[in-house]
Formats: sequence, structure tokens, C-alpha cells
Amino acid sequence: MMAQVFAHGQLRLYLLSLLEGGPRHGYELITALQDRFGGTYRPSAGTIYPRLARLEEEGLVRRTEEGRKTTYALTDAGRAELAARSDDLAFLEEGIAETVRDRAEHLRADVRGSMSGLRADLAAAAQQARAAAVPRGPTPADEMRQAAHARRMEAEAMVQRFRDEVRADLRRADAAGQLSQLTVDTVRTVLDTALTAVRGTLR
DNA sequence: TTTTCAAGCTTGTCATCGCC
DNA sequence: GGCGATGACAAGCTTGAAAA
Repeated sequence: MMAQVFAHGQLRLYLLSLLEGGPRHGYELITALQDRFGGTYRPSAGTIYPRLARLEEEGLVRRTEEGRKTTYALTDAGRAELAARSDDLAFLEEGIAETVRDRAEHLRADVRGSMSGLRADLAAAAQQARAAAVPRGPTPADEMRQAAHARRMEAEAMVQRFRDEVRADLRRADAAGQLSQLTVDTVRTVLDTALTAVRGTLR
């Protein structure tokens, strides 16, 4: 099981703080949390809805049916709870910032690990190819150059495709209003790490 | 223009695990 | 043991693209 992000009662408190900015429906709260964590953590629906139901039972939030959607809003009791626990909330915010940093670091470690494995695979494949190369008379230099060129073109096409996909994802995120500074920082960190690993591979 | 269908959104239940 | 947090999964609805 993944390590818990929130300690006991913290998710409850954070949901109240998210509702302080105005009524939201469950899915919005999930995406807001994902955004707050820079995309490194997204609570499942099964986490959020039981919490919201509990908060409603306690009278801290008010549930409003809007057709198919259910909107949750902070009640006076909910606001009072938030005010009473403002210190806890500040502490929680600090904890979240730390969690985001930790998760970004884990992500970097994962990328490093993956690239290291990829380098090992490539080296093994190259060695295998050399071993399998049976001399069939002299190989023309032109053929070698053509093969090298084809490989480079394939790699460049792969990079181009990757760039296009990332740009499209960024556009989508921006259109959906999900491109926070924290998200951009996380993307930058991951890409910097990947670039370093790729350079290491090409050296 | 209408219909069809896949993909995504939203909400809910359930089982499991860890902490108090 | 109870409570809180989690992920998996299901179901119904909406939306948008593609086909007729």
C-alpha cells in the first residue's frame, strides 16, 4: 500500500480549506488536490466522497444537488472549524509543500533508474549485435553510413513525437486551467533529469 | 442533419491496511 | 477494535467526433 499522504483528520481539514474559496463538486476537489500536489498525488474518488459525506453528517459542509452534479459548500460551522484550526492548517500546508518536494525527488530517482536501465539494455543490445555480426565479406562504408543515418533519423523522429505530445498535453492542461506554477516546476525538474540522463547515454 | 459510439466525467460502494 | 485513508471498480450520464 502507498504511504499515506494525510495524517488522521488532515484530509478532512484540507477539504474544508478548499471549500473556503467557494462551493465545489467532488471531482473539482480531486483535481484541486492533484493540482496542489503538482500532479504527484491524486486522491481517488473513494477517498474524497466518504470524507465529504462525513463532513456533511457533521454539519460542516452543505450538499446541494445540481442535476446530476453534487456541489459541496462550507457551512458556518465549517468556517468556525477552519478558524479554530488555522494553526493546524498552516502546519498542514507546510507538510504538503514538503511532500511535493519529496515526491518530485522520488520521481527524479525513478527517471534516473529507468535511464540507467535503458543504458544497460542498449549496451547489452549493442554487444549482442556485435557478437552476432557474422563477417559476410567486406561491408561497404556507404552501407554503414546509411544505417547510422537511418538510426539517427529514427531517434530524431522519436524526440519530435515526444515534444509534440508534451506540448499538446500542456495546451490541454492550460485550457483546463490546470497549469499551476508548481506543475510547471515539476515538469521542468523531470525534463532536466531526463535530459541529463540522455546526455549520459550519448556520451 | 441525425445517429452512433467511444471516451471522459461524476458519484458511489467495497475491501484492505495502518494508526490511535 | 474503531476510525481514517486508500485504491479498485462499477454504473449512469454527458460530450464530442465520426459515420451514414
